[in-house]
Amino acid sequence: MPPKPQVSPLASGRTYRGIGPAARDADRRARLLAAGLDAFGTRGYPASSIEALCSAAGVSTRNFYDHFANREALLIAVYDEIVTAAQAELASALGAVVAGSPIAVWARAGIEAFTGFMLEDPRRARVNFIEVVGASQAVERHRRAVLGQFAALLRATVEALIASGQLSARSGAVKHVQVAVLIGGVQESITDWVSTAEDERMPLGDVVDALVEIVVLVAN
Amino acid sequence: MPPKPQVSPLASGRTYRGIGPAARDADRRARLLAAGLDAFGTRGYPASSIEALCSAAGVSTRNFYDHFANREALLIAVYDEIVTAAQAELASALGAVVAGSPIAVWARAGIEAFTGFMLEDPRRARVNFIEVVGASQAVERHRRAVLGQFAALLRATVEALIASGQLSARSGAVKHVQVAVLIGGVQESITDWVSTAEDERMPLGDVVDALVEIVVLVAN
DNA sequence: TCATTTTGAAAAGAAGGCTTTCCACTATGG
DNA sequence: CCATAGTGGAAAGCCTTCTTTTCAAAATGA
Repeated sequence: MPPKPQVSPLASGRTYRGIGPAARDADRRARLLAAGLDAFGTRGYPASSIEALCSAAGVSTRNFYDHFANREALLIAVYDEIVTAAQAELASALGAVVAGSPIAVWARAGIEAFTGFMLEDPRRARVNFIEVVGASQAVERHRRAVLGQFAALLRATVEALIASGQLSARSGAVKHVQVAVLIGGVQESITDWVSTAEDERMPLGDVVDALVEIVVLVAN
Repeated sequence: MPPKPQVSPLASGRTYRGIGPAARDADRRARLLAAGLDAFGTRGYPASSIEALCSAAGVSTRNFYDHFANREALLIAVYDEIVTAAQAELASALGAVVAGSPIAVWARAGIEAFTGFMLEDPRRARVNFIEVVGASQAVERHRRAVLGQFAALLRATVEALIASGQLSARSGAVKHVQVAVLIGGVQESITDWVSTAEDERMPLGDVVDALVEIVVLVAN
């Protein structure tokens, strides 16, 4: 049997619209990611069909499958993009804190950076805290793995703060649960905030202040 | 035009298999709820078709629509059943605490009752904390409403404890966030626990102890 | 025994999503 | 200007699911 009668895409790297084939492909991928963030973050994952995603991205359905195996893979990619950026923001904010600062400074830096990033574009919060949860078995497994990694990172920070005397030493179990409560507490606070009608929300600054106060109480 | 040519079900209350029509109907509903808890709590909501639910329940698809408008309605009913029972367990446990007890006693009673109920049957935890999240716009709205009610109930308890001097008074924003952190923290701790392989889990008692310790720290 | 109610199962039609294939059009290099 | 690579859009085939309807068999009351 003859090989594929059609030409395989990107076979010969020809420039189109002034950009090379790799850049064109990256462009389409980026547009799909943007459309995914928008659709998942506003209409929700179950209500976002591949067709709608593609037409929003200005990409043909054929090209969709060049980048993602299915809708689930796009959701995971969007999620990973948000998580990676959030962790970078967080690391940058924590890196700017001078060593030996009291716990309140660390807590405020981290919480402000994280909540700020998530709510700067509320679609991020919705995808991260709502749409990705239980979307499918594979997505849920991925989410738990990411969360476990994130928790390990926070535990390392907690260890460092204990070592520098800014945080009271606790048993392993308490440290583990402390981090889970921090993650879950921030998550629920943000979800509550975005799910509340705008005219009934308390100022975001008050939420951050309260979270910091709670962290400080637990730290002592 | 003539009325329905078919006989409407339950038109004449005739006994079948020894039980009356109302009991038969209640039976089917209960079996559907049980099958829903099982399917949603093990395979997950997106992977549970109505057909699979009905055959697991030993109920025909025709009867499914006598009780629920669609799959979403069954999920909400299963969720409500869990939430109602959990709140009853919680109220009962808190009601058994003698007035004026220190905060640690209140916290332990509530947290033990709630986590115990959810993990006594892990399918409850999965439905409550994973499957119901973002399942659809209507389900998510319902979930947030239920959570808002639950938070209000907890805030009332907090107020009572402040009034009796067991809990330090805080600003309104802090109280609000305290409750959100309690809800989110317990939720994430339970979700973490059920998502962890059995041989890697810490003893549940340690998690409860740590949660109580954290609540006490925040209370002072 | 017999007419009737109730049942589970299955069929059938409608709808929608997934994935591949096709196609007319545009941009490109020569 | 032309052959061709590459494009977005349309559509077709396939599948699954939802929801309604039908039907034969079982159970009931008289």
